[in-house]
Amino acid sequence: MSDREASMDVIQRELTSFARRARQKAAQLHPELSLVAHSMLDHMDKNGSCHAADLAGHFMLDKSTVSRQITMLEAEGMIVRETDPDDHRRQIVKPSEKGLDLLKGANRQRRASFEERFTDWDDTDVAQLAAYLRSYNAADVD
Amino acid sequence: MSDREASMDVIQRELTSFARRARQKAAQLHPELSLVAHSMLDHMDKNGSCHAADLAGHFMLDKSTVSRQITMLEAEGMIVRETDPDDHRRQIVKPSEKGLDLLKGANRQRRASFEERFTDWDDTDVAQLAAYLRSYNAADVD
DNA sequence: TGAATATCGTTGTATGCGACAACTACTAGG
DNA sequence: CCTAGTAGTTGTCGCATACAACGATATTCA
Repeated sequence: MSDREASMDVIQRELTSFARRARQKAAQLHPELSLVAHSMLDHMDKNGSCHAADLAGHFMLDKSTVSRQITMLEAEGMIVRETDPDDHRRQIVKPSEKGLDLLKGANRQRRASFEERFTDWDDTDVAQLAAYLRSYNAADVD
Repeated sequence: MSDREASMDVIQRELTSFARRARQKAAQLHPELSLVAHSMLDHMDKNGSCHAADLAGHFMLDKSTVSRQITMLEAEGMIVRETDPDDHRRQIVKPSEKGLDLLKGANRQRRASFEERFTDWDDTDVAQLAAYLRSYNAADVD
């Protein structure tokens, strides 16, 4: 196996390892906002209001999954839903005040937890890793 | 938010994105060997024979989860289990011939799929990303 | 040595995420 | 209008996981 292949093995293994732990951590960090729910709320926040279909497309999830997630988010008062006046089939979803607050708090905790494991890294390395990951996922055409 | 914080945000988001897709991909790539099962088989292979508790520790999974996973793996003939002669509470698990064959095949496919998304990367970058991830997960003490 | 304690693995039960398919409500194009 | 197509909901299923209770075995120490 070439060095390059060995590196790719490591990447796969380590990414998988992360994947296995991410949900767990999110649950510990902010039990009231699951990893999925958090991602969706985050996306709504970053992209302004959007439709359920947008979320499904962006996260590559079935619309039924998204539907249930946003139903829960709404039940907990994290988001606001309204029918799109331009197309009554669609709805516009966006974070509520409460949702935004929770998101902010969760992001703060998340960042703190990240800060912990990046203490030994200098800014260049952090930026470089971010760039790599972005590039890696961008190649994720499916 | 500082650049460093922004980078950590990206890292979190991209890693999460990877997490969300990994299982799906593994299922597409080799339907007969789920992501979890594959990781476990891989670990057994890389570390020689081991106990269920080792797997639980390494993957940060509950022992019940591991127990069910290896029960399935055994039912499908991928692994062999025997009671540890030194401690009758434990069992020693290791890949069977069939398991090793499947693992090899799965690894080949996996590598091919990886190769695809790393085509534009030079060897240095691949190695650097691998190093970053290893370092990241190593800090993952929990 | 024998009782208390700890460890390894299994099993019962519950939860959460996700998929697929069937359905309703609405829209758009002949 | 009627026929397609699209957005979202709901029913049902499977999988991975956690936690708790348990049986069997090991270990420790009074």
